[in-house]
Amino acid sequence: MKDDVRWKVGEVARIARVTIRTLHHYDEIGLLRPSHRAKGEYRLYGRADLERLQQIRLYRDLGLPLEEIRAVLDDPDFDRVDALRRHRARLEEKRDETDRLIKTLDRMMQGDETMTAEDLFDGFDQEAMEREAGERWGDSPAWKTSQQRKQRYSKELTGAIQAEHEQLLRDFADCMAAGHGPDSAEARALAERARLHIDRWWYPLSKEAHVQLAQLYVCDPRFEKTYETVAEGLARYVVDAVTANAAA
Amino acid sequence: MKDDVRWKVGEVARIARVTIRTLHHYDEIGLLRPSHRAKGEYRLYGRADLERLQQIRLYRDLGLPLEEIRAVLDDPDFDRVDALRRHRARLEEKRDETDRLIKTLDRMMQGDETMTAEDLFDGFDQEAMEREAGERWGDSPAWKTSQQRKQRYSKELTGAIQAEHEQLLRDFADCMAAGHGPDSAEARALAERARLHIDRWWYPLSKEAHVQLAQLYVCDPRFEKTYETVAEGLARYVVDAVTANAAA
DNA sequence: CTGCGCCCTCACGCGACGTGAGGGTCAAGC
DNA sequence: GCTTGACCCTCACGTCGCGTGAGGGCGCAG
Repeated sequence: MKDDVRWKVGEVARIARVTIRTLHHYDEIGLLRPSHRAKGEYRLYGRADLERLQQIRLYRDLGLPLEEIRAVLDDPDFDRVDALRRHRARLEEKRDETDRLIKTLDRMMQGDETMTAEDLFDGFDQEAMEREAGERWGDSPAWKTSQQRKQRYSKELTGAIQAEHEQLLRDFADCMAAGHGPDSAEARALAERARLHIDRWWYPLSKEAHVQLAQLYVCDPRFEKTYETVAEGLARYVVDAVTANAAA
Repeated sequence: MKDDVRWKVGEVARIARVTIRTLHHYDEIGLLRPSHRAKGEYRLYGRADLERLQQIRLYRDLGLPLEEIRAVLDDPDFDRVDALRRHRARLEEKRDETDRLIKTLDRMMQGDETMTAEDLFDGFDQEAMEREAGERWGDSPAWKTSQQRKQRYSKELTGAIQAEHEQLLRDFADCMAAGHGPDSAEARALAERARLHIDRWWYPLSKEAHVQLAQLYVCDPRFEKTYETVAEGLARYVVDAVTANAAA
């Protein structure tokens, strides 16, 4: 396909299964600017525009706000192939969640009386993607607890807690580098250490909640960046270890 | 589990993975009213409330607006098991879509240069669920065309078109009752007849667009009702026939 | 009684578009 | 050139579904 093919807004809307208004909006906010304009100010999109739109849709489907999507895509460090790889991983998780949800519905249809309240919602994901633990959980008991505890800690203790957390990350990286799988006893022990760390210093954290928290690491690219700076693939590794620990 | 267990709003939020604010909102709009109130006006939810919330989440995840969800759930004809069955079918479709999207990403990551613009978005679903063909497509060329054509038809002709459409539905039902699978030549021929019917009398309709239109039948319970009135399972059957026809 | 976790109502505000008004552009046909 | 139909533009009000914070009450343990 030739690189100089251009599509008008209606064609793009149809191809990408979005509305024309959406494309107008994305242009307005600078998220997706058409690379060309025809006479009469018609928007004309090129191949690269479509590929950017694909990335936008992927992130948006994950629940990221548009402004954040823009920040991510405009980041000089943005690696398109890496992003696709991470999206792929997340899609596989969503597929697994769908499987679980199907099983939940099957049990409902069979009139399974043993289902607990939690069973009713097995397979449903957390409502909106948690963007920043602090920012997003601002009104949650967990955050309030952690803030209140934090206020009681001296600077020295806070520093020690931070150091302990960083040590945990390095231990995870070492464990990964040593070739232990995320579901190995070693990795799971580290995941449990991580959970207890949070539980002790910040707020009560069940294994289940730990899984949900850990999933931040692959949902929000900037959040994940913290982990990937320590070691490549660490975020994914930690999530898997935490998940394995919760399943044990 | 005992039927008299009650949950406070925070517990429900955690179990169902929604926010407390969401539950407040649903109470306000009459979508999900807690069955009890404690002293101090604390909301207390029972088991039936949780099951209704499950249904709400299922429909909401499909993209139905809340007001419509309420209309559906409050409909005297609402059949919970039937709804679960339809949800299950839709979830399987979503899983298949996810598979296709994963394949799309795989091709991207391999640097497949033969991908067309349409290939880039294979597996992405239509943005928002089409609610009513007329209502939802109000600003689309297809609807405008159909409205303009309609204005040119006499009452008699409109009646004849309507009769032709109803005959089509009956033919579909007969075909299904005769045991022909939705991908049989018979069913596919009917799907093509349906497409041409719309194409001739209302607006141009490609096979692909026909698939998307047909998916309305399983997404919107009230829309689907029209088909199910003719024969049980007809909506699903027609969607499958249309899909098979488009794939041929 | 105090402190902490959780709950209430009230209400402003936001993100992501939906919708319609009013008008222009493009291409085919007469 | 004119007409028609499909498609495009900008502008802007409005909607939906909550997010967020203010200000205050409730339940329980110490």
